[in-house]
Amino acid sequence: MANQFAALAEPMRAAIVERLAERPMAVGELAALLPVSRPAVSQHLKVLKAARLVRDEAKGTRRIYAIDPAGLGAIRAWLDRFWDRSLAAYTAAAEREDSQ
Amino acid sequence: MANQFAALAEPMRAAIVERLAERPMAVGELAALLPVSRPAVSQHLKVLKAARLVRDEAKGTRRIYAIDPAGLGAIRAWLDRFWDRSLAAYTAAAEREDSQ
DNA sequence: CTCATCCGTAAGCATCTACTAACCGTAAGT
DNA sequence: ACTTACGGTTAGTAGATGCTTACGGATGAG
Repeated sequence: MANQFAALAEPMRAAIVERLAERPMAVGELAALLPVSRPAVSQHLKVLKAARLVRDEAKGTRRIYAIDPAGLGAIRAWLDRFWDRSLAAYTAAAEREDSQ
Repeated sequence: MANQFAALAEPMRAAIVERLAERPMAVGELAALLPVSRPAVSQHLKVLKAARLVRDEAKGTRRIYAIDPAGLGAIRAWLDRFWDRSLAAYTAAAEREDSQ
Protein backbone atom coordinates (compact mmCIF):
# COMPACT_ATOMS: atom_id res chain seq x y z
CA MET A 1 0.00 0.00 0.00
CA ALA A 2 2.78 2.42 0.89
CA ASN A 3 4.26 1.55 -2.48
CA GLN A 4 1.39 3.14 -4.33
CA PHE A 5 1.38 6.28 -2.22
CA ALA A 6 5.12 6.68 -2.56
CA ALA A 7 4.77 6.34 -6.32
CA LEU A 8 2.23 9.16 -6.54
CA ALA A 9 4.04 11.27 -3.96
CA GLU A 10 6.79 12.02 -6.43
CA PRO A 11 5.64 15.02 -8.53
CA MET A 12 7.38 13.81 -11.68
CA ARG A 13 5.70 10.43 -11.41
CA ALA A 14 2.33 12.07 -10.84
CA ALA A 15 2.93 14.12 -14.00
CA ILE A 16 3.75 10.92 -15.91
CA VAL A 17 0.55 9.31 -14.71
CA GLU A 18 -1.42 12.39 -15.69
CA ARG A 19 -0.01 12.24 -19.21
CA LEU A 20 -0.72 8.55 -19.53
CA ALA A 21 -4.25 9.13 -18.30
CA GLU A 22 -4.87 11.23 -21.42
CA ARG A 23 -3.45 8.64 -23.79
CA PRO A 24 -0.95 5.76 -23.80
CA MET A 25 2.54 6.80 -24.79
CA ALA A 26 6.06 5.54 -25.47
CA VAL A 27 8.96 6.30 -23.15
CA GLY A 28 10.72 8.75 -25.46
CA GLU A 29 7.46 10.55 -26.07
CA LEU A 30 7.01 11.07 -22.35
CA ALA A 31 10.59 12.25 -21.95
CA ALA A 32 10.06 14.81 -24.71
CA LEU A 33 7.09 16.28 -22.84
CA LEU A 34 8.77 16.36 -19.44
CA PRO A 35 11.80 18.34 -18.22
CA VAL A 36 13.83 15.23 -17.39
CA SER A 37 15.97 12.81 -19.34
CA ARG A 38 14.72 9.55 -20.81
CA PRO A 39 16.48 7.32 -18.25
CA ALA A 40 14.78 9.25 -15.49
CA VAL A 41 11.41 8.57 -17.08
CA SER A 42 12.33 4.92 -17.45
CA GLN A 43 13.20 4.67 -13.76
CA HIS A 44 9.97 6.35 -12.78
CA LEU A 45 8.01 3.99 -14.98
CA LYS A 46 9.71 1.09 -13.25
CA VAL A 47 8.44 2.34 -9.89
CA LEU A 48 4.96 3.00 -11.25
CA LYS A 49 4.86 -0.45 -12.79
CA ALA A 50 5.85 -2.06 -9.48
CA ALA A 51 2.97 -0.17 -7.87
CA ARG A 52 0.59 -1.48 -10.56
CA LEU A 53 -0.21 2.03 -11.63
CA VAL A 54 0.97 1.58 -15.23
CA ARG A 55 1.25 -1.27 -17.69
CA ASP A 56 3.70 -1.65 -20.57
CA GLU A 57 3.31 -3.33 -23.92
CA ALA A 58 6.03 -4.04 -26.46
CA LYS A 59 5.31 -2.42 -29.84
CA GLY A 60 8.31 -3.10 -32.05
CA THR A 61 11.32 -1.35 -30.56
CA ARG A 62 9.05 0.96 -28.61
CA ARG A 63 7.26 0.28 -25.36
CA ILE A 64 3.82 1.75 -24.97
CA TYR A 65 2.91 2.60 -21.39
CA ALA A 66 -0.66 3.03 -20.23
CA ILE A 67 -2.59 3.42 -16.99
CA ASP A 68 -3.24 0.23 -15.05
CA PRO A 69 -6.72 0.60 -13.54
CA ALA A 70 -5.97 -2.16 -11.03
CA GLY A 71 -3.52 -0.01 -9.08
CA LEU A 72 -5.86 2.95 -8.84
CA GLY A 73 -8.63 0.60 -7.75
CA ALA A 74 -6.48 -0.76 -4.94
CA ILE A 75 -5.82 2.72 -3.62
CA ARG A 76 -9.47 3.60 -3.79
CA ALA A 77 -10.47 0.45 -1.93
CA TRP A 78 -7.95 1.05 0.82
CA LEU A 79 -8.97 4.66 1.10
CA ASP A 80 -12.64 3.75 1.31
CA ARG A 81 -12.09 1.28 4.11
CA PHE A 82 -10.02 3.84 5.90
CA TRP A 83 -12.52 6.59 5.22
CA ASP A 84 -15.27 4.60 6.89
CA ARG A 85 -13.19 3.84 9.97
CA SER A 86 -12.13 7.44 10.45
CA LEU A 87 -15.64 8.72 10.04
CA ALA A 88 -16.89 6.23 12.63
CA ALA A 89 -14.25 7.37 15.10
CA TYR A 90 -15.02 10.97 14.27
CA THR A 91 -18.74 10.65 14.89
CA ALA A 92 -18.11 8.60 18.04
CA ALA A 93 -15.89 11.40 19.37
CA ALA A 94 -18.53 13.95 18.43
CA GLU A 95 -21.19 12.01 20.34
CA ARG A 96 -18.96 11.71 23.37
CA GLU A 97 -18.39 15.42 23.07
CA ASP A 98 -22.13 16.06 23.01
CA SER A 99 -22.82 13.93 26.07
CA GLN A 100 -20.45 15.99 28.17
CA MET B 1 -1.99 17.08 -3.77
CA ALA B 2 1.51 15.59 -3.72
CA ASN B 3 1.63 16.72 -0.10
CA GLN B 4 -1.08 14.30 0.91
CA PHE B 5 0.41 11.38 -0.96
CA ALA B 6 3.86 12.06 0.46
CA ALA B 7 2.35 12.13 3.94
CA LEU B 8 0.75 8.71 3.54
CA ALA B 9 3.76 7.30 1.69
CA GLU B 10 5.76 7.26 4.91
CA PRO B 11 4.96 3.97 6.73
CA MET B 12 5.28 5.49 10.19
CA ARG B 13 2.87 8.27 9.29
CA ALA B 14 0.43 5.76 7.84
CA ALA B 15 0.63 3.85 11.12
CA ILE B 16 -0.08 7.05 13.03
CA VAL B 17 -3.11 7.75 10.89
CA GLU B 18 -4.32 4.18 11.41
CA ARG B 19 -4.10 4.60 15.17
CA LEU B 20 -5.89 7.92 15.08
CA ALA B 21 -8.59 6.39 12.91
CA GLU B 22 -9.47 4.09 15.80
CA ARG B 23 -9.60 6.87 18.35
CA PRO B 24 -8.15 10.34 18.96
CA MET B 25 -4.94 10.32 20.99
CA ALA B 26 -2.29 12.51 22.57
CA VAL B 27 1.27 12.69 21.23
CA GLY B 28 2.88 10.75 24.05
CA GLU B 29 0.21 8.09 23.80
CA LEU B 30 1.03 7.59 20.13
CA ALA B 31 4.77 7.49 20.84
CA ALA B 32 4.20 4.78 23.44
CA LEU B 33 2.45 2.61 20.86
CA LEU B 34 5.02 3.13 18.11
CA PRO B 35 8.70 2.13 17.91
CA VAL B 36 9.90 5.74 17.60
CA SER B 37 10.58 8.60 19.98
CA ARG B 38 8.06 11.29 20.86
CA PRO B 39 9.78 14.06 18.87
CA ALA B 40 9.66 11.83 15.80
CA VAL B 41 5.92 11.44 16.27
CA SER B 42 5.60 15.18 16.71
CA GLN B 43 7.41 15.82 13.45
CA HIS B 44 5.23 13.33 11.63
CA LEU B 45 2.12 14.95 13.04
CA LYS B 46 3.36 18.28 11.73
CA VAL B 47 3.53 16.85 8.22
CA LEU B 48 0.14 15.18 8.56
CA LYS B 49 -1.38 18.40 9.82
CA ALA B 50 0.04 20.35 6.88
CA ALA B 51 -1.58 17.78 4.59
CA ARG B 52 -4.91 18.27 6.40
CA LEU B 53 -4.97 14.62 7.37
CA VAL B 54 -5.08 15.24 11.13
CA ARG B 55 -6.35 17.96 13.42
CA ASP B 56 -5.07 18.88 16.86
CA GLU B 57 -6.88 20.26 19.85
CA ALA B 58 -5.34 21.62 23.04
CA LYS B 59 -6.51 19.74 26.15
CA GLY B 60 -4.61 21.11 29.10
CA THR B 61 -0.92 20.41 28.62
CA ARG B 62 -1.76 17.60 26.23
CA ARG B 63 -2.64 17.87 22.57
CA ILE B 64 -5.26 15.51 21.25
CA TYR B 65 -4.81 14.57 17.62
CA ALA B 66 -7.62 13.20 15.49
CA ILE B 67 -8.32 12.41 11.85
CA ASP B 68 -9.26 15.36 9.67
CA PRO B 69 -11.90 14.07 7.25
CA ALA B 70 -11.27 17.01 4.92
CA GLY B 71 -7.85 15.74 3.88
CA LEU B 72 -9.06 12.25 3.12
CA GLY B 73 -11.95 13.72 1.17
CA ALA B 74 -9.56 15.77 -0.97
CA ILE B 75 -7.58 12.67 -1.87
CA ARG B 76 -10.70 10.77 -2.72
CA ALA B 77 -11.99 13.58 -4.94
CA TRP B 78 -8.72 13.84 -6.81
CA LEU B 79 -8.53 10.10 -7.22
CA ASP B 80 -12.09 9.93 -8.53
CA ARG B 81 -11.49 12.57 -11.18
CA PHE B 82 -8.34 10.79 -12.16
CA TRP B 83 -10.02 7.41 -12.12
CA ASP B 84 -12.62 8.56 -14.64
CA ARG B 85 -10.03 10.03 -17.01
CA SER B 86 -7.86 6.93 -16.96
CA LEU B 87 -10.80 4.63 -17.57
CA ALA B 88 -11.86 6.74 -20.55
CA ALA B 89 -8.37 6.52 -22.05
CA TYR B 90 -8.27 2.84 -21.29
CA THR B 91 -11.54 2.06 -23.06
CA ALA B 92 -10.55 4.32 -25.98
CA ALA B 93 -7.33 2.36 -26.38
CA ALA B 94 -9.25 -0.90 -26.17
CA GLU B 95 -11.61 0.22 -28.91
CA ARG B 96 -8.71 1.26 -31.11
CA GLU B 97 -7.19 -2.12 -30.44
CA ASP B 98 -10.39 -3.88 -31.51
CA SER B 99 -10.67 -1.92 -34.76
CA GLN B 100 -7.25 -3.11 -35.89
C1' DC C 1 5.19 30.59 43.42
C1' DT C 2 7.53 26.19 42.43
C1' DC C 3 7.68 21.86 40.42
C1' DA C 4 6.28 18.39 37.23
C1' DT C 5 4.25 17.01 32.90
C1' DC C 6 3.54 17.42 28.11
C1' DC C 7 4.80 18.99 23.73
C1' DG C 8 7.23 21.51 19.82
C1' DT C 9 11.77 22.85 17.82
C1' DA C 10 16.82 22.85 16.57
C1' DA C 11 21.03 20.51 15.56
C1' DG C 12 23.38 16.67 13.86
C1' DC C 13 23.75 12.36 11.48
C1' DA C 14 22.65 8.21 8.64
C1' DT C 15 20.03 6.85 4.89
C1' DC C 16 17.38 7.12 0.86
C1' DT C 17 16.22 8.98 -3.56
C1' DA C 18 15.99 11.45 -8.04
C1' DC C 19 18.89 12.91 -11.55
C1' DT C 20 22.52 12.72 -15.43
C1' DA C 21 25.97 10.43 -18.23
C1' DA C 22 27.60 6.24 -20.28
C1' DC C 23 26.84 1.58 -21.76
C1' DC C 24 24.48 -2.60 -23.58
C1' DG C 25 20.72 -5.30 -25.60
C1' DT C 26 16.98 -5.69 -29.01
C1' DA C 27 14.09 -4.93 -33.08
C1' DA C 28 13.24 -2.91 -37.73
C1' DG C 29 14.88 -1.22 -42.24
C1' DT C 30 18.13 -1.04 -46.03
C1' DA D 1 25.03 -8.26 -42.19
C1' DC D 2 25.12 -3.23 -41.03
C1' DT D 3 23.05 0.74 -39.35
C1' DT D 4 19.64 3.22 -36.86
C1' DA D 5 16.24 3.84 -33.31
C1' DC D 6 14.40 2.83 -28.86
C1' DG D 7 14.64 1.64 -24.15
C1' DG D 8 16.45 -0.58 -19.72
C1' DT D 9 20.46 -0.67 -16.49
C1' DT D 10 24.52 0.89 -13.96
C1' DA D 11 27.71 4.05 -11.58
C1' DG D 12 28.09 8.28 -9.25
C1' DT D 13 26.51 12.48 -7.06
C1' DA D 14 23.64 16.24 -4.99
C1' DG D 15 19.63 16.97 -2.32
C1' DA D 16 15.89 15.53 0.71
C1' DT D 17 14.22 13.04 4.78
C1' DG D 18 13.53 10.45 9.11
C1' DC D 19 15.58 9.56 13.50
C1' DT D 20 17.65 10.76 18.14
C1' DT D 21 19.44 13.88 21.68
C1' DA D 22 19.12 18.23 23.91
C1' DC D 23 16.69 22.34 24.81
C1' DG D 24 12.86 25.74 25.61
C1' DG D 25 7.96 27.07 26.29
C1' DA D 26 3.29 26.41 28.21
C1' DT D 27 -0.17 24.46 31.31
C1' DG D 28 -1.81 22.32 36.06
C1' DA D 29 -1.13 20.66 40.59
C1' DG D 30 0.61 21.36 45.12
